[in-house]
Order: sequence, then C-alpha cells, then structure tokens
Amino acid sequence: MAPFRLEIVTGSTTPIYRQIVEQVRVATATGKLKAGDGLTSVRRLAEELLINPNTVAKAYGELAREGVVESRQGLGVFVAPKRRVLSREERRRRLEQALDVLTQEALCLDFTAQQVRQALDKRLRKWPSKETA
Amino acid sequence: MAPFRLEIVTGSTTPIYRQIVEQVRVATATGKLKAGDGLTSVRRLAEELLINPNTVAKAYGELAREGVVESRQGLGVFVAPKRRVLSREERRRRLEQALDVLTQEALCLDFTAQQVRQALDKRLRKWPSKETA
Amino acid sequence: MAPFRLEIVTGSTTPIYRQIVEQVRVATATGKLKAGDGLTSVRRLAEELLINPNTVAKAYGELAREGVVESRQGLGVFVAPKRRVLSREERRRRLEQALDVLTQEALCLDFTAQQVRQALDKRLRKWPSKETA
Amino acid sequence: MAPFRLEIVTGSTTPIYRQIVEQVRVATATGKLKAGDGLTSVRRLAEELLINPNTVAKAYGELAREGVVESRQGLGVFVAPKRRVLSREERRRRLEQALDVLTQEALCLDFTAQQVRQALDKRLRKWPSKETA
DNA sequence: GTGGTCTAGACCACG
DNA sequence: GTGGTCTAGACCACC
Repeated sequence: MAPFRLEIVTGSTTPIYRQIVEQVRVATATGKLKAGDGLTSVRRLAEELLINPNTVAKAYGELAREGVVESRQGLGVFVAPKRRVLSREERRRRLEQALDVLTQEALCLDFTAQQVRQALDKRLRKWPSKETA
Repeated sequence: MAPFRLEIVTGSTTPIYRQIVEQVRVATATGKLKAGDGLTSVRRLAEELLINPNTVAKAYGELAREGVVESRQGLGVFVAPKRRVLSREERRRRLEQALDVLTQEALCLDFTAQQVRQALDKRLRKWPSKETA
Repeated sequence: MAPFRLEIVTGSTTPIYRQIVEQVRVATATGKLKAGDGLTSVRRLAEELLINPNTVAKAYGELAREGVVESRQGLGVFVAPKRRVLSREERRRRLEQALDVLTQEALCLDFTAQQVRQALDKRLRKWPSKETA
Repeated sequence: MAPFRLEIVTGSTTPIYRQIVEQVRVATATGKLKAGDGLTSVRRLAEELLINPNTVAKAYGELAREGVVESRQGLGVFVAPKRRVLSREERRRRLEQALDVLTQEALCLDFTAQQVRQALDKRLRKWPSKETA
C-alpha cells in the first residue's frame, strides 16, 4: 500500500521530520518514487511510524516548499515533476559543505587522500545512471 | 602564543563548541598540533573568538573526554599523546557512513558522478601532507 | 528595540506565519533589514503579536530554510548575507505565477492593458534603487 | 457543446473550485462567454476534468452567488447579464492591491523594474481584445 | 477522507 | 536567555 517503506530511528541526533524529508528526497532522486506517485497520507504515516501527525506534516510541508512534492487539497501529497529549484551557486555551496564534512571526518580517521578517493569511486560506480534530464 | 588559528563560522548549523572540537581534532590529525603542545587558554580563546568562555570550556571538556587533549591542573590544556582508539572496522564503517551523507546530498542536488569526483579531488589536492603516524 | 514593526492581521486568509515570512522578506529586500541585523526573538515576538511562539518559530524556520535569515544557537535569528538561492528558471516561474494573478484580476475588473501598464509603471518608479549587486 | 475549455492545474495552491470560478469569470470578462451562454453541466464538466462533481457544484454555486451566472431550474446554468457591481474606487483599490502582491514578489525575487515591465508587457500583448463593455 | 494552521505545553541543546 | 523538536488536540478548507 505504502509506496515504499520509510524507516525512522527515534533517539537519533537527526530529528524525525528530517529523516522523513531526506528519505523521500533520496527516493525521488533515485527514482524509487516517480512524479505523480502518492505519498502515504499524513495520518496514516503517523500511525505507522508511531509519531505525531504534526511531525509528518512538517516533513511533507518542507518537501512541498522545496518543490519535491506537491499537495493537492483533499487528495493527498504527490511527487512533483522534477525541476531545478536551486541556483548553480547554491547547489555548489551545498556540495562544498557536504565535502567539508566528509574530508574532515576522513582526516580525523587518519585515512589517506588515496583511500578516500578510492572509497568514493566505489560508491560512484553504483551511482544510478541518469535516465532523463 | 596560539598554536594555530581557529575560525568559527557564524550561521552554521554546527554549534560553535562543535566547530572548536572538530578543528582541534583535525589539527591533531594533520600534525599542526603535536602531542604535548599547549592549547590557548579558555579565557584567551573566548576573547579572541568573541564567544562565551563556557562554550570554549565545553569544547575542551569534550576533547578531554575523547582523549584528544588532557588538562593539567593549573598549567592548561595540552594535546595528548596520539593513540588509535578505533578498530580498523570501526574506522571503515565511519568513512562509509560519511560517504553515504555526501553521495546522498550530491544525488539530491543532481550532480553527476564526475562532478562529485572532481570536487573531491580538488579538496584532496589541498590535503595536508601527513608528517607522521 | 524591535528592528521594525511587524503587523499581522488575524482572520485573514493568509495565515499568520506567512504574513510574518513575507514581511520579513520584503524588509530584507528593501533594505529595512540588513545582513547581520537581529530579529525580535521568537518568544518576544509571540508576546507582542499575541500569538503562539510555535507560529513565530514556524515563520522563522521557513525564512532560515530559504536562506533569508540564519539562526545562531542560543543567540537568536539574524538576517543572512544576501545570496541567490533560486535558479533562473524557478525565479521566472514564480514571477510568471505572480503575473497570472495580477492580469487575471485586472481582466475581471475590466481594466484595459494600457491602464494596467500605467499603474505598474507608477509603482516601479518608486522601486528601491538597487544599491549593491 | 462546451463553450470553452477549462483547464485545471494540479499541484497549484489554488484549489480546484477556485480555478473554475476564476476561469469562468475571466471568460465572461473577455467576452468568450456572453450573457445567456450556457455552461457545461456539473456532471459533464466533472467527467471532463476528472474531478468530483461536488467541486464543480461548489464553483458554480459561488459564481451564482457573485451574480456572474444564474441557474435556471432544470435547464442548466447560464451566464448572467453583465452588471458592474463595483465602484470606480473599489476597482482601483483592488488593482492596487494586486499590484502590491506582484511588485512585492518581484522585489523579493530580485528582478529589476525593467524585467518586470517587460514580463508584463509580454502578457498584455496576448491580452484578449475587448469586444464590448 | 485529505492537508493546513494554530494553540498549549513540554523537553532539549546552545551560549 | 536563545532556537529546535515533538506531542496532543483543536478547527478549518477541500474533495
């Protein structure tokens, strides 16, 4: 029934609503969720995950504001057609930020540049092949 | 006097005390700070960075708890002798986890594998040359 | 004390938190609020406006996600340095949407194209002169 | 049979019934629909647009309340004879208000006055030539 | 049934 | 003191 299974970890440092946001975002980015697909309703998802509906609503609201999903009054929340919302600079800024985190962690863990490069390459080989625009 | 310059960035999601912790950890990992080196005192650092002394104290406390530094009563805080706390498996696990975060973000931002690889390479070229370990 | 006066209308079709968001956005766009300026704290603004702190928090949160403001842990919320977050296409999309609303309204009110053009021109003459980038 | 094509756009913030109301109003304002013209029946329109008949009924009801259309029992819904309800001042007030919304949005999106003017002009060139009134 | 908004009140992390 | 998250429960608009 549910389009895909969300898994949330309570007691994590990342808040519940963020976990939902990220999992949905990834699902749309990888194609597990496609434009037009409906998300589990706020109330149902709240029941399934044993959390408050407001928390789900907050997550869905954020996804809607980002343009990842769109809510249709009285019908539910659906995956929006893909579009580029962020500017080139903003996307770059966020990528660099993510790189900060990675390189810092790798450095503290005493990995060499070569090791990090290889580990990343391995990941990127599994990268979902872009099928569309 | 100050062994190296700490830089805190305002408006980041990472709290100030964490920024301090991480920069010190990176400095010890890269060899900018070596075992026995003294850290700037809590008060002075607070003045320099224009932040609350409590914040600095909290950061130093965390570093001490992690075993990165040790405070000698009345003398100050010093970099502890390096010791590898983590197992090979644990280090690997953490690296992979950090890669998860990066690749996920990059995917959602619609970057290509090639772009991510290049951006990382650029970072790694600036990678501080390990001096010891 | 407060950097500028917010005015909210209860019972409007536009929700309270949106009114806050828009007024702050406009204030930053017109220069009434400049980068680094602090906003009234969540609790204080809630008191002033006689609304629930959560409502203010929601508004501030949205502004933060948009990059208009940034919150500094334990200090408050501040106007962020200006940056272009949205892509060219997204900005265009939103402008066209706003034009939809205007032209439709003008049409139903039986104004001629010429009248609408003149009315807009009058507004644009008061447009704040861009001072920076 | 259908006097003109209605188009509802999904994922808009404006609810479906409002979209119908507004498109009919625009059609009467531009002369595409003239006094006495019949509207597509509730059922048929609901089928055509793949929406709930209640939604269509609600839209027609609102239009009737506004005096734009009138329903003749058993015959259907027809465009009412045109009458100017609003005073000159009221019309002006509403236009200015609509301009507020547009200019505010454009300002926040960082468009220049020139860009806004051009975008509007492009719209107005497509403006339907008034036939009567 | 659906999502959206608001209130009330709690608890936590940060400075 | 600051903001951030979560819960509980209410009311509304839309379909």
